[in-house]
Amino acid sequence: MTALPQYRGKVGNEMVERPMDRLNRPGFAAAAVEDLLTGAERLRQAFLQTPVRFAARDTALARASDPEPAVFLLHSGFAYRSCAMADGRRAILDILVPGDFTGLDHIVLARPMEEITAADRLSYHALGAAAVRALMADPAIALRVLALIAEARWRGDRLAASLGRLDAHARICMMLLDIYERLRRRELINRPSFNLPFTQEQIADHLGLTLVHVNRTLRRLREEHLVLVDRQVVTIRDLDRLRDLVRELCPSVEIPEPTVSVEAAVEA
Amino acid sequence: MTALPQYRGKVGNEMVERPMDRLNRPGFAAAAVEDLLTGAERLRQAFLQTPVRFAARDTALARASDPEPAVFLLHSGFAYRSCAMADGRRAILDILVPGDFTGLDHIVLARPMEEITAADRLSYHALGAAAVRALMADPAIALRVLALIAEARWRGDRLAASLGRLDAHARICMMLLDIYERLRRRELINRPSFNLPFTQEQIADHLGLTLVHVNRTLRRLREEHLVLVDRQVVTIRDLDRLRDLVRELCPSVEIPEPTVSVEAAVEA
DNA sequence: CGGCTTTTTGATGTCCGTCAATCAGTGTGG
DNA sequence: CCACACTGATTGACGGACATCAAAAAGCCG
Repeated sequence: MTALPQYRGKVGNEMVERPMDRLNRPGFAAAAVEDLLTGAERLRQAFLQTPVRFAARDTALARASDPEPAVFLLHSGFAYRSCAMADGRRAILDILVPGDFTGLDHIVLARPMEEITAADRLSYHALGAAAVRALMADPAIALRVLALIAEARWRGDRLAASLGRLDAHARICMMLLDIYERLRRRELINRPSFNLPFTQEQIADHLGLTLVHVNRTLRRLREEHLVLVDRQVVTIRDLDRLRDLVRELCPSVEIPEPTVSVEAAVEA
Repeated sequence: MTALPQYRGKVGNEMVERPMDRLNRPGFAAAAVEDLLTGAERLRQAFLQTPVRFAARDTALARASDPEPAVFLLHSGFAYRSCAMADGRRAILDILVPGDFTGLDHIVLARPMEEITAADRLSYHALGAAAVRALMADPAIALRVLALIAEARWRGDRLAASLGRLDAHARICMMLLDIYERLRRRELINRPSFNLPFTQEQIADHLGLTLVHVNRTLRRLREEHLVLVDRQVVTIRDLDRLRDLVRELCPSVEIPEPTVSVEAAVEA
């Protein structure tokens, strides 16, 4: 019964300084960073002013048929974005952790093709697509929204590359390390162990495998003393080796998504 | 020697009216549509004022190491977005056709992980990320940029679902129909045949297969009288059957991306 | 305890990758 | 004009990673 990680957006103002050096990369204008930070804060505030909503496990926040979809900010619990294939199979396109925004596409795309579902008991904030669109009149917020979507897209690209070019072992390693890093960056965990409220079938749907093969691969990871996945608790046994292994696969891991610095600054 | 499809952005103003009814879906405010349309036009104009650039086959428009990346609007020819895996393998994440914008992530993400490469002789417009960021001060343009990224992400999601849950035959069908529909919507072709300047190895890298298996599957498609891919010319023999086949796989095909209406209006 | 979901493990098959060779098209230079 | 090299397409033989089918075990909950 590990407590669910809960997200608390701390509103510091030291955040304006710190990321500057970290984001001091060629081609990234200081003005843009400042905009991103103020935009992040304003967007967050807008969501925090909405009432907290709750969803039980396996209930949908947004359906493919929803007339007026919303944008969500997860507060606690995990969710996932999925789309159903015609033959009843399912593809889980994105895993969402506390602190994530999702549904931003709805600002411009009507009738999303995907569903957003709670993986366990979830608390979140919701704001209608129209409201967020109105907020975007603020250029800082517009830039922040753009950064959030771009980051989500970056994750999607990584997933596609992973599905296309890696085997089951590598895919699972990437996924687990990825989630670990995201939780850690948001300071939702500080040990290499966390609760992952997904069944092996859901993991399979995410990684393009079958639950049987996921199970076998998890056993192998356990035998290698790399990662232990028991029930829905993930324990990374050898973080360094896991990092090396994943780094060898996808070069992009060495370069974390740039907006992360903003994330960390705003959320830490 | 099929002539390369060339993209001519016609600048009509009848476009403000027509899509309104088409986009008259629940939850899509008329104001947003109007913004999207004016934003689309302004963004296009900004790019059209830059000189046309050219790139030879297999040259990179943007590299993963680029200090100040740019945003591109393709004018003629195909390109692709790819990322290299550590073992030398490659994943082609997106196929770009004339009229596509790409590199919009660079507005907020420094150091993209991906490369953009010309698949054949290419002509295009380029605008620095900072310049586009400045353009985004215009809310209409900001909304349009958001729509473009959201659409690209939608394509990425489809690819991921396809890689994870479909076999080689289905993946190739989806890809070919997809490209066909995109070219047709932009009125770059009017017959079910087009030039596709990709080697079978590149197709394999896009669909997570090997060139050998792509070859075999293409032969099967030919034998089924579904699609004929000879050299780099694609000829769809039975469009209806192909559509049915793809529709059976991914339900989202029935709902084309909403911004397409805007595309069609602006570009047709 | 009985019904449920989830995990685990075995046996068997298949889609697809790997290795390898041939063939066709294209360009290059002697 | 014809070797020659080179890239891309094609095909066969073989093996492996993963799917499918099936069943049992283990948690979980009323």
